[in-house]
Amino acid sequence: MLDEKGISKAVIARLPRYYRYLGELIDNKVERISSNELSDLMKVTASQIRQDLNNFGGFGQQGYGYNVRYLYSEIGRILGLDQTHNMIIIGAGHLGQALANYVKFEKRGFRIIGIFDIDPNLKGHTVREVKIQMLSELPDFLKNHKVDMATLTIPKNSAREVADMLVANGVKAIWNFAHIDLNLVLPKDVIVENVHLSESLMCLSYNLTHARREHKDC
Amino acid sequence: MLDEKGISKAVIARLPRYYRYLGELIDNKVERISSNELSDLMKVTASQIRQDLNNFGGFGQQGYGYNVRYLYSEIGRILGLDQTHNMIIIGAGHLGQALANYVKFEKRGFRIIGIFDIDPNLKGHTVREVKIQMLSELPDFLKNHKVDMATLTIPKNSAREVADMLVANGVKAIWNFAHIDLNLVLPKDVIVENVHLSESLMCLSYNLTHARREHKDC
DNA sequence: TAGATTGTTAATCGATTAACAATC
DNA sequence: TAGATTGTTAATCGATTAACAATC
Repeated sequence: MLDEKGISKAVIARLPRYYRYLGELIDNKVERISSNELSDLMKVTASQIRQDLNNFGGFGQQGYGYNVRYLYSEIGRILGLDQTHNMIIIGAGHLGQALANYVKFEKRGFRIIGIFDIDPNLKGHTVREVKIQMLSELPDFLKNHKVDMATLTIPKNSAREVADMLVANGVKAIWNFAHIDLNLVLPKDVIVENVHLSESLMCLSYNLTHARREHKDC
Repeated sequence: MLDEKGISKAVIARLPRYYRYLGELIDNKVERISSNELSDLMKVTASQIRQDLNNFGGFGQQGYGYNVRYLYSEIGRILGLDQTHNMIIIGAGHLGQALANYVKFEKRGFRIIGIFDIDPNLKGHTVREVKIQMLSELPDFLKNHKVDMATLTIPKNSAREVADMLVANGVKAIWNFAHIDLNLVLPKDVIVENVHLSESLMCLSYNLTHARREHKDC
């Protein structure tokens, strides 16, 4: 097993897509696939597939291709999906509840162990058997539970303060839906994945406004 | 005004972020800014900022920098935010409602004119003054309204069928939250922006699992 | 005018694609 | 063994950064 360092983020960003297609191939009872066949399916070059995978070691076999189940599980392992991640959600609005209700996360090892909000009206309500707690209870909660990642579905203006508090209490990974680049304001060793939905919508708007012959997504 | 063709998607993807920072500068009453100051703020090189902007023409002035309000409005125009886009949402679950409730979209010209679902229990319910309609009413609706974009917050297995129906009725842009690459199955002239939240979460998981000295987001 | 900063060209860097020897 | 297909090196392409002349 190679040491997986210095791998470009472009490669990492493609792994989940490989993983998804391989999962579908398993559902379709496909046992093996060549880089060329996968290339046809996913509309990327076979060269890129082989290069990407070889960043992590040789998962294929000359003359045969790749065993679908094996490659699927290896990519899952690389992505850390073989481990259980305890997750909390801060912000129990529609977006927070949408994420909490997404059954598949649980299957991938993302276990929601707490949901927090500031709205007293939500107190005691339950989302997928997890009770909504008040944000004020969060510091205590963090001291008594192992929390691997926190999802922030709260407004921009409170995001930084909450993030600082999370970090002060040892949280090392944040899935951030607030419109602020938390990675720029938090310590470097805290991992931040920003999801800026409005920026995605603006890309769509750009492409619609400048509609060309052949459209490339952005 | 230059013709805005052949601009790389990397550049386009950065525009919304410039737009966001410029909006904050306006809020902070900043009137002008140099590429160097903006570079400090956003943690990108000044060179990249100038290169990016010059794809669309010269918005700055030598010896002065950029006028914040002017640059903001120009980027807004480039992104198509000066126009009103009529949007419908298919899927009135938590995610659909989260998007429908996001006030800022309205401010940016994205007007939600319809919300659709298959769940009869939701019939007649209202989200931000828009009545939830049954999916079966959608074809008629499309014939009678100008719909610029459709947001798909429905499960993967029905996404393709619904997308085909939308396209058959003239919809040219889809904001897709279902776990399927609709761009690969729809006609090339239909613009698709895929948002795959689970893939974003997997990137976070990867970075957490392989936490290194200095983390680059993916 | 002098100083500042853009617009733009040139240099560098990194990512993608092509090619093919290795090997199952 | 022969055919197929990977793993990997080399070539190409595109994106980022550096440099500086133009100019406000």
